[in-house]
Amino acid sequence: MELRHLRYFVAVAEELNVRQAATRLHLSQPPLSRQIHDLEEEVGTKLFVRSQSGMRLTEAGRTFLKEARSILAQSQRAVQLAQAASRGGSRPPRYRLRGGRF
Amino acid sequence: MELRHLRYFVAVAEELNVRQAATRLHLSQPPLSRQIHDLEEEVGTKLFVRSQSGMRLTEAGRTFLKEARSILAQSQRAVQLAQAASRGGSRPPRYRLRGGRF
DNA sequence: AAATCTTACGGGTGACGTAACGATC
DNA sequence: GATCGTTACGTCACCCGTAAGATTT
Repeated sequence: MELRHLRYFVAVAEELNVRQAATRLHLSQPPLSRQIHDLEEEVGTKLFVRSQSGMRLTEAGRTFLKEARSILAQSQRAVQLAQAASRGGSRPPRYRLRGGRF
Repeated sequence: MELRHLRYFVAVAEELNVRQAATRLHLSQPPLSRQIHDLEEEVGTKLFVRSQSGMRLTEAGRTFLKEARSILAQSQRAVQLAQAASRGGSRPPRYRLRGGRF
């Protein structure tokens, strides 16, 4: 499982329509459909109920959606925090160092 | 950025030695070294200080390590929760439905 | 037939392994 | 020279796009 699977999954879960999700991801339907299928295999359960006029989330899908969003958000945060750490020197900013010259 | 990068990064951060990390990941050194480099590019900062006798984490690296571990743990949890949701029917277990026949 | 998701099939990017290199002790 | 990490280069997997299929309204 890779973050790509989570990004794709969230898009489909939000659109409830593979074609629209694919468009939003600048992707074509078949690869997206495939990746969702692969994800379901790896997770070990169906995340969607396929039906005409789109897809519906299963209970497992709803649970997984919350987690996936959280993971993606944390991934972005991880990058930002690392950048901040590299710039700010370190640790949550303290407004002035005791005895600091500036 | 993909989970692969985080898995690789955590391994190197724990071993502080690319060769050992590569062995642990059943991988050879060069691709691992490359992926770490790619990750640093994507994050936008050096995560390690290269030196003889291994590598040392930068401040950004230490920050990123915490996040990476958390993300990987949450990924595993996401799968487990989805599986549980699919088995358990749904939702945090309620011991009996009010008025339910069972 | 129009819309949906899926399966089939080829092509290209990129992750990997082997080999060669550079640097430090 | 032994042991690090890195660069170079060829191979193979796999992700993607196009085309064709199955199903439902």
